[in-house]
Amino acid sequence: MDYQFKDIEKKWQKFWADNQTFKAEDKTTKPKYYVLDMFPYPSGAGLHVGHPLGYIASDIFARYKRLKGFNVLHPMGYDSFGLPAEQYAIQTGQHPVVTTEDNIATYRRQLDQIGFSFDWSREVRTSSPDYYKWTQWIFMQLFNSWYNKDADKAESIAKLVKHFEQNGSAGINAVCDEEILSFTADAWKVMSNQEQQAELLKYRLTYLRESTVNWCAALGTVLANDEVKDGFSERGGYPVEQKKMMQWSMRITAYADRLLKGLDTIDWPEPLKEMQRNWIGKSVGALVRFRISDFPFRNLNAPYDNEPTSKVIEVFTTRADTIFGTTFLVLAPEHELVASLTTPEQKGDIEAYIAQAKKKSELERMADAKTVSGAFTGSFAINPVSGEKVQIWIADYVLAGYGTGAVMAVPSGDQRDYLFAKHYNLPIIQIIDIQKIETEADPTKEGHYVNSGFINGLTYKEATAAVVAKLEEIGAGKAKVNFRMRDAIFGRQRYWGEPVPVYFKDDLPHLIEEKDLPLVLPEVDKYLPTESGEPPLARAEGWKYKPGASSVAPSKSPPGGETLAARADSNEDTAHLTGIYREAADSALYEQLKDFSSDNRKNPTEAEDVLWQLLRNNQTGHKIRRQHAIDAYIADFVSLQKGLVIELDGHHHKLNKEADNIRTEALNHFGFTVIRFTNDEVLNNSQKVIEQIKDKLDSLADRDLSKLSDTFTKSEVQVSPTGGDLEGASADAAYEYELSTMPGWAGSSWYWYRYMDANNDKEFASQEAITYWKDVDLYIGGSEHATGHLLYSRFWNKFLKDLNLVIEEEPFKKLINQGMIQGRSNFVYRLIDEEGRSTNTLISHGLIKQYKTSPLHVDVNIVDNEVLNINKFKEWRPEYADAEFILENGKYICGVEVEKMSKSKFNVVNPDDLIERYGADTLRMYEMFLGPLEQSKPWNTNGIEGVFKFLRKFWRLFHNDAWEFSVSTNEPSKAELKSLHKIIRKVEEDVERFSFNTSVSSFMIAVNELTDLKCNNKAILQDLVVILSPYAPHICEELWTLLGNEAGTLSYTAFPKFNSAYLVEDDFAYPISINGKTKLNLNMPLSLEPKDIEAMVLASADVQKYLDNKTPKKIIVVKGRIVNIVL
RNA sequence: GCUCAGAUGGUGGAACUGGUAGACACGCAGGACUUAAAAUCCUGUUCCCGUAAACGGAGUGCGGGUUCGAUUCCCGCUCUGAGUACCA
Repeated sequence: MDYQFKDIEKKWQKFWADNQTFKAEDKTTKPKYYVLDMFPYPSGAGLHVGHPLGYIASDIFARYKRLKGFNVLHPMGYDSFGLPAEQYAIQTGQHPVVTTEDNIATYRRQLDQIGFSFDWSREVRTSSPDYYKWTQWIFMQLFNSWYNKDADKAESIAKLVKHFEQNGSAGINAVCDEEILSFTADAWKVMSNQEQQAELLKYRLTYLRESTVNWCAALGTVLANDEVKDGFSERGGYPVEQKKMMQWSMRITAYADRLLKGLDTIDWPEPLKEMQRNWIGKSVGALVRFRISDFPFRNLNAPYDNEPTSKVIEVFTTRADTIFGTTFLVLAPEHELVASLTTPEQKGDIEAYIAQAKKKSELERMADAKTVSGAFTGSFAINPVSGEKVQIWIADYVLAGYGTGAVMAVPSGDQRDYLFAKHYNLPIIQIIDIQKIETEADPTKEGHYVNSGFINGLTYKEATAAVVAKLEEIGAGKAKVNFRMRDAIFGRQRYWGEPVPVYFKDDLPHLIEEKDLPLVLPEVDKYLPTESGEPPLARAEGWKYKPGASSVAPSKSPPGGETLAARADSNEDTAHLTGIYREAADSALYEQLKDFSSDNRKNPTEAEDVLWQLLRNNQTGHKIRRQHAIDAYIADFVSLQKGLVIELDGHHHKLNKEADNIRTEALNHFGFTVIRFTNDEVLNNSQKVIEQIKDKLDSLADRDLSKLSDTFTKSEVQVSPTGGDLEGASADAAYEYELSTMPGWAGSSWYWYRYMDANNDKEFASQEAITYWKDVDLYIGGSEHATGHLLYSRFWNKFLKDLNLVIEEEPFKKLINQGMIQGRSNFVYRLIDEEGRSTNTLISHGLIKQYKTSPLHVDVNIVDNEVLNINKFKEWRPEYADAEFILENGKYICGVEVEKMSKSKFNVVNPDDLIERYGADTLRMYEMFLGPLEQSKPWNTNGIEGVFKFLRKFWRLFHNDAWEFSVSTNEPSKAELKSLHKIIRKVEEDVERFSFNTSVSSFMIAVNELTDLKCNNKAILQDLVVILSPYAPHICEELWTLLGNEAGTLSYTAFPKFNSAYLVEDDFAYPISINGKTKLNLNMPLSLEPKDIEAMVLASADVQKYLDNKTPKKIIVVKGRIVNIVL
């Protein structure tokens, strides 16, 4: 029978699925090999011909490794949370679960028909609760960890607390927020729990804090830096603005150095490593402190540490050696000291400049990079080493977000400073003897210093060390390493993502209990933000956290996040609590608190109800209100006159307890005394509780409201003025969850571990599985993930390693970027008439110079080798039905251009169509044949016939002229063995270096040779089947069974062993070249030594012809390679 | 601007450590089979000169260099693609 690819491919795909042929073993003595493809997002558009490229390569490699005796893990799954399904949900109302399910089904069907050897028993989906349970779990580990710089690893937060308890903050070298407190052990112990928690949040590896984020209003969410391109969202191209919001962040900066160093240990493409290096952006330099010179009563000899921070400007520089060349300082317009530095005379200038800078969008600022602009503040600073007085300017070329937001300008060495100095007539001082600064800055590090005080005459290295030493000596600075990389924002105001396993109590985040994982994504009525701008999860009804099934929540607290816009507390004493205490006096919050209060009143707990019956109607002699809002808190019961808050607590786990303490501290701050009772105390002995309350009330003096800050009084009056007097029914109260969801990269930052043990419901993966599989040996995917997925994955991996949960420091040992497959568009050219109107006449590409035409995209599927199929073209679009053509040589030739593959350009080639016409084996081989895997190239279907012909020719080796299966069992001939072993060696070499295109060529050569030899030898052909099977598995499985082998054994048979003996030649046709130009070939035995070869060459009459009677000056003989005669 | 990658026939590409440049495939041209087309098979196909062949010359983006010999190594430049950008 002729080669019937359709039947064969269907048959074997079914066989593999039914028999789970590619299931990786868990317990085996075989060495492991882990081949992974980058996690796909199942998009609705399905695969185009570019997508499977990497999958085919990895599949060939996986199949090859199985033949080489490895236990291969080759899994596939879906990164199935993401924006497209959610956008579709917003537009159509269809639940993202449904959309995702449909898309995955399409994806799976397309993958299956290409014949991949995935182990589908390990399929994972990030959007499945079984999976994201562990994503949430890892988040919890991050929350409970801090980074110890001395140990250079993450450690448990409990260890940090212990240290604080024993030694205070001394001796802690952590990666943390800038502003941390310094305290003794005793000071720590007397801190309120709230203060302690606030402090700890500055250390946690995932933390909540107000950050400047990329806010995309059109998408209604924040975006990660790598999701923003030139001020627009990467997906959709919507404008992105900078906005301050309360956000979850990941302290990836803790790992900056390890992420950088690790790059040297892994086998990744250099450009990709380079991208990560740039992204991390390490620069080694120094922090230098300049005193502001107009500070009254200033003692310039006083230690820097005694200066108030408002009177010192810190700059970061990578060239501390150039400090004597500093002729002015420049601050970013947003710098916090700008206002206080501006003198009255300069106020107008500065304000105008700031206003103008603010107006400029990110884009304009970038486009405008060449214009020099700035403004003088009127103030001066003192150079700490030279004592020189220099002007302080602001300019938008200094970025607020990098370093300290201020620079020491050295115009002789820095081109931007140079231009600025020229423009504003500021001095330029030469500081190195060989510096040439007539027309531009000279950043040289060669030569010796001049005009530079104590470093005069030194070299770069000496000077840098001397300056840093001096700075440290006088306290004016220190060596410092700066990173460009920022902590990664970890929240999205979106529905279709992992819920963050956090609830809020008294405005502080708390982890839910581990036993409550997974925190399942709730149902919502719409996938849009609420009217008040909260994320979609705020729409989920009754979605509240109830810690512990038996315990009862004492009160409801308002949610955190951006609705409680943090404002700095103006009160000096409490400045360190900024960010924890929130002012509650604004009207938006007032409405919310009022709602919550009345909610709580209507749904009291049993204990609350009992106590209320004893407190109401002045039974204690005092008026008690219940569920009354104070600041951002809602007190269970309160006497406003006495300033007493009575709180009821359930049985809580530790975290609740801590939060309660923080709440107490906050209420104390606002002038309230707090007493607490547990629900049990109230229920078991309410009389005793009442007596204690009475005693407390009697002991307290009336509150003096005049002493309280205006803000508070106002808010107290404003919030819930009649609170507490209403009666209500009962129901259980609970806490608000975090309402943002995790970003797209959360689920993909650890997924390769899940594949190791995909169905484990006890752990994210068992230690046993992790110990065996360790890491990914080969990872194939696109370079678009360079600064996103691949950086975050390395970060989480290192974190998991620090916790001893995994073994390897780096997750992906070897990585290959497959090139992009570009589209190849075809064009027809429409004639434009005299009046400039389009006509219905089309000009062939070769003739367009003679006419005025306009190009139109035409569907590449109706063009064959640039020749337009005119009939199909007429049918393609009704408006072309009666088109006329001006042809060349009777053909209409189309124009060609390489563009992105997209529907709008009519250049999309669908793998389904090609499989229908040629089969999966042909598609697999053709995609490899196209060129080197890493190289980007336009898709062109033209060559696919050649590959199909090759497979048919291969099939024919096993069949006689009547297409009947027929092989002989004779001894193979020498020539046949030579062909076979050539291909064995070639494929081994090629696969090991991922050069799949060249091995496809070699297969063609081998089959051509064996066809010429009329080879139908079973031994030869059976080995050939094994060698080819990674590339074209279906046809090989079929032939394998026809040769009499058991079905399904091909995938695990042994790769044929190469024997060099079959390739040994007796003779070699030496190329004889004269002066390096090959002139002829001369057949000589390989056993000949160079001397004999030389003699034979000179004796040859053919060679003599070329010598022209001259005596060769020299003869070079390379045995087995070449002879070169120099005349 | 900076960083990285790349440039070989009409096209995709091959040449692994400096050793016969253009393998393999597409396309094209010619031929066989056929009433014809498709399919299949055979031959040729880097360019230039030469009517064909033998033969001769040039040739791996451009200009130099090292070498007996360079697509490969070195220096300078041009162009293309990707990433990144007032990063101090």
